[in-house]
This record gives sequence, C-alpha cells and structure tokens, in this order.
Amino acid sequence: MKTTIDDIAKMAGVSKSTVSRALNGTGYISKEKKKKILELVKLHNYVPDSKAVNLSKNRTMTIGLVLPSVEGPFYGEVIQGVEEVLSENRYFTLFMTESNAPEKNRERYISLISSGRIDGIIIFDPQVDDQTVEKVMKSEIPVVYLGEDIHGTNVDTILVDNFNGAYSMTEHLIKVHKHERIAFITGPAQSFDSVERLRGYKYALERYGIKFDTNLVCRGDFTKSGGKDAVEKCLSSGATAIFAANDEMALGVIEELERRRINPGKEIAVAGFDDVFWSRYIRPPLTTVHQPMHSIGKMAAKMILDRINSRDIVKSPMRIVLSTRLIVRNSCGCKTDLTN
Amino acid sequence: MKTTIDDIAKMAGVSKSTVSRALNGTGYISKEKKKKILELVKLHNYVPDSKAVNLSKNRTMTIGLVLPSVEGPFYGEVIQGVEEVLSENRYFTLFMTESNAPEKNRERYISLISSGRIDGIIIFDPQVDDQTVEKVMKSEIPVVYLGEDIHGTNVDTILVDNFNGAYSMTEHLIKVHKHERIAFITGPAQSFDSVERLRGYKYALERYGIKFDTNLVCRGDFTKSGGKDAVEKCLSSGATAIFAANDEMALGVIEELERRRINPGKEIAVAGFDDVFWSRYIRPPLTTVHQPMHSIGKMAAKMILDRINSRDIVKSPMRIVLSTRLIVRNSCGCKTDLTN
DNA sequence: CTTCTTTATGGAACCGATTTCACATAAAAG
DNA sequence: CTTTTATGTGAAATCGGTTCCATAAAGAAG
Repeated sequence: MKTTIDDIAKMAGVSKSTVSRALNGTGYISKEKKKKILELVKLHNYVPDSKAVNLSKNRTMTIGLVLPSVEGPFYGEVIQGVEEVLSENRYFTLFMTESNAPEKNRERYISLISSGRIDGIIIFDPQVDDQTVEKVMKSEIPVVYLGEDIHGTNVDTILVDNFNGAYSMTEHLIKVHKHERIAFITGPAQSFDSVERLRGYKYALERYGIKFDTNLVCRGDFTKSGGKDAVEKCLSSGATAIFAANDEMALGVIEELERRRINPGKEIAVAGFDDVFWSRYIRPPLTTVHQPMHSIGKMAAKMILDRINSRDIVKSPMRIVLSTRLIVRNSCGCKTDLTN
Repeated sequence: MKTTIDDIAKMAGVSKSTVSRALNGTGYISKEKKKKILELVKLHNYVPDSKAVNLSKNRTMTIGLVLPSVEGPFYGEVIQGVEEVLSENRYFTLFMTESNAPEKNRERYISLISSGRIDGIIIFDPQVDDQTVEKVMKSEIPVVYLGEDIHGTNVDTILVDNFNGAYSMTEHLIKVHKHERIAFITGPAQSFDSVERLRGYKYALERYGIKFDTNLVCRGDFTKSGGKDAVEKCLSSGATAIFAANDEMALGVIEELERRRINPGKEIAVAGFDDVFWSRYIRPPLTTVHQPMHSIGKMAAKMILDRINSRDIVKSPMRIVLSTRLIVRNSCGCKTDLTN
C-alpha cells in the first residue's frame, strides 16, 4: 500500500493539516514538528498523490501540446522549446499528435480542453476548420494557436512572417541571380502558410516589375513527391528558378532535376522554406527561409503560463508574428562554403 | 462555473450515482433516465472532470515518456510510435525530455514515477547511472526501459540488436568491399549502444581473420563534430573505411573528408548507424544500419498497457531485442540508384 | 494582571467524481 | 400466492489531498 498523508500524520502524531503545512510551507508550524514530519517523509519516500493534489487545488500543472506530427525535424524543435520553458516552471507537457486521423484527433483535443486534465493548451493544427476553431474559442483554459491566424477571439496566436520570408527569398532570386521566370510550388490550398508565402512571392515580383504569370504557380502538397510532380510543369513554363513553399518539396524538386540530368543550383535555381535540420546537408545545400521553431515553442509556453498566472486580469488576445531569416546556401546558385 | 455531475443530477432529477451510471454504462439504469441524462449532458457540454475521475478510479490514463531529446529525426519516430498505440487505447502521453540538465531531469522522472500522475512509464535514457536504475526498480508502476540492458529487475526492456547490426555492416565492408583496415568511431564510453556496436565490429573482424588494431578505434561522442575530429586519427592509422557508431558522426566524417578533398565513398568508405531521416539525402547517400525506432515506440507502449491490464498476474521481466537492417547506399562504395 | 495579537494545531468541509450498500420495486419461478 | 431473482435508484463512504475555521497557548502591549 502506498503511503498517504494520513499515514505520515499518524506516525508523526499530528493531524494531516499539519503535515500538509509542513510540506507546502503554508501557514504556521513549529520548527520541531516540521523537522520531524520532513524526516518521516524522507524515510518513507512519501510523495503526495498528484491526483489528489490536482483535484483539491483544481489545477494539474500540465499543459497540452498538439502537433500535426513529429516525423521529421521540423516539429521536434517546437516540442523542445515548449518543454524547456514548461519544465523550468514545474509544469508537465501532455503531448498529442494528429498524424493518423486528423478528424478524430481534432475531436480528441477538443474534449481534452474541457476535461480538466490540463491547465492550458498549445495547438499547432495547420489545417484546422472553422467549426473546430469555434469550439476551441469556448475554452475555459488558456489557448495558444500556432501558425493559424485566428482573430476576434480569446485565443492567442503565434505566427511566422511567411509573407516577408517569401518576399526576401523571391527578392534574392531576382536581385542577386537576375531570375525573371521564377516558379512557385504551393502547399495544399487550405494552408494558411502556403497562401501567405505565395503572397510574398507575388509582392516581390510586383515590386521588381516582373509580371505575375499563373503558369508559374504549381500546386503542391508539402510532400517530397508533390515537389517531384510539380517539376514537369515548372520546366514546361520555362522557369529558371523554382521556389518551393517548403523544404520537403524543394528536396523533391532537386531529386527530380537530378533524375532529369539538370543541375540544381547551376542550371536551375532551387529554393525552399523552413530550414529544416537536413536542408544544409543535402546537395546542393538548400537556400531556404529559416523559421524560428524553437522560439515559437518557448514563446507559446511562456504565453500560456503568463495567462495562467494572471487568470483574473483580463487581457485582450495577443497575436505575435515572429520574423524569418533568409538562409543563403548553394541551391540558388550562390557560392558559399559548407560551413553555414 | 463549470458544470459538475451534481448539476446534471439536479437537472435530471436523479442522484449523481445515476448520472455516473448513465455515463459509464455500469450497473442498472432505466432507458428513459439514461436518455434524459445523456441529452442534458450533450446540451450543457458536460465533460466529467478528469482530476476527480482519476482520483476516484485511482488511475490517470496517462503514460510517461522520457526521451533524451527530440532534436533530430531520431526520437521523433519513437514518440510517434508510442502516441499511436496509446491514443488508440485512450491513453495520454506525458512527455519529458532530458536535453538540458540530465541530472536534474533524472530526478524529475524519478519523482514522476511515484507521484501518482502516471500509470506507467517508458524511459529512454542512454546514459543512466546505476543509482537511478536502482530507484526506478522500486517503481510501483510498470516501467519499460529502452536501449539499456537492465537485468534482474521488474522492469521490461527493449533493445536493438546493436551487435548484429554492427557485425553485418563490418561484414559488408569486408566481404563486398574487401576492406581490411576499417576504422571504428565510438560513442561516449558509457554508451551501451556504442559498446555493443564495437563488439559487433570486433567480432566480424575476428570471423574474417582480420587482426584487431586498437589504433583503428577512435573515441567519438555521437556528435557531428566528434566525427569530424576523429577523421585525423583514422587517416593516420591508414584506414580505408570508416565505420561511425552513428549517422551524425558519419556525417561529420563525410564533411571532413570533403574538406580534405578526399572523396567519401570512392577513396574512403564511410558507414553510419541509425538510418536517420536525412541519411539517404546527404551526398553520398549514407550506408547505415536501420533501427526500428517506430516499432520500438509501439512495442514499448504495448508492453506498458499489457502490464497495466494484467496488474495481478505476475510476469517475469521481459527483454526484447529488435533486429536491425543493413541499409546499403553509396557511401560504402556500392552503386545503387537514388531511389532506395 | 487583563487584553490583544501572533503562533500553532486539529477538526471538518471540500474538490468532483466512483462505488458500495441498502432498499424498493418488478418480474420470474415455484 | 408466496418466494426468488433481476432491475433500478439514492444515500453515504471513499479517493488523498488542501484549506477554512475554531480554539488554545504563548507573547506583547497597556
């Protein structure tokens, strides 16, 4: 049988209230009793049952974290960032992934929100539907949405500046490499990220007086094979550069180009978006846009804790946009050494 | 104020016991009352408070998962595997990483074990010390240790067949590529994985009548720069092939060789271990040993659930060894196309 | 030497469910 | 027409803590 607070109380010859006070440092307690209790606690390896503590304090010290997947190096950084901040603050991370059945998992995190099992939740669900958002908005616990622009609600959001990231990349291809026919491979239609990146791309063209050509926009799906498949269309539209809306597709593009004996980086410029772990190790090293995933995780965790710690104070929803960074490697045609 | 079971009971004009029965399908209950209660539940979006359920049922439907890190694609697969099985069984995953301060985090998961917050725990802690293991052995909840060979205890373990993996790789380098001077870069001294891989390497040499030469064994640390640093020693010992105990180091080796204008795969064979996500995308594509990380995760989760569901039945500790698979790409000198 | 604080402690209520037990009623069996 | 047995329900105990409240003793102030 596990040791309970009553056991300790009995052994110390005091009431459970006193044991509780000794353990939590709340209220008055005499030095001797405290000492004795703490000794007994150590002796019997007594650890208060979290289930009971949670119920009586009405909080769980755990934060939910919902991610689309953990395959690939992309989301790992988010988890790491979240965990870092939460564990520092003695919070736990309840992890949930969406990979298999998005619909089902959406239900799952919705019900998690009102289950009382967590004190706050961080959701990264790139293709969330309005109906789900509506339910989430009713949350009694703090919510931070990542990567989706949810407005007019009581949920905080953290976004990446996709627009300017794509703008800088396109600008780079135009200004430095003098490309005028730049193909853009999009993500899935519903993807907010993809849409913003396309906007940035278009805006750069406009700013540099290059006419936007629909034929140069190919629909992709954020997967490697999606990138591969798009190459055909890009080439037939006479593209001299291919800007994929994420690194995975850029990788597909590179592989497909090589299969066709076209030299990526030399004959055709290739660029990606995300700066995942391996993007520097592929050949040619990928020119891409860095997303601060680790910072996103840290910031999300901080925002949640902040909301929890100022439960009473009413704050309007926050919307933070983190800036991206252009990472120039070789796939665009630049010549940098391996070290960056 | 959140709706409680008492609220529902009052509204339905029944006792809370009846509501509980309606919700859980336990015991007898009349059709009409059940229907009415369920309607009210839906209407008010009532979800039972997990904190209370956990306490009264004395279980949390949560399994702890401790990983060294989530950076890189290596552990992501483990999480995915675990999550897959747990979520199917309506369990939650409490995630914990060790990255920053191993010592402190070790304490953290030890205390997590006896906190009553989780029903079981999966621990992947490659450099765990005996003292910690001893504490873990006292656990009241099921424990599965990954990657460490803990014996004579009540914890289950899942291991990867490092020995045979390294053996096959070394054999490949000897039989197919006729190498006789194969350098081996180890991981940190305490790493069980590294030790086993070194054993496999040695055994292969022995089997093929090649004398083992200490000079060909270089101490590494599982990091990329560790791999880089080891190259000097390998070369000066006259190695014609370099077998790194993990992919990260192999990557370091490849980069360092290129820096020295030595062609990896042609002039010197390079091999890794792990088969991480990017190992096929680097140049040359890395010949390595695949570890079934996803299966490990799934199996660990299954073992934990199995223990939980057969609490009463005493089973001796299990020790499962999963086999690895040799992945031949180009860094060893083989010529395969890009598609594998 | 009272009176007012401050300190120390235990008893009991409470958190929100589940579950045991007792009791009542209805249906089945003898 | 009794006696079982099956069905339905509520009161109360329970899970293991925290916290409010009452009370007592000790110390400070007047």
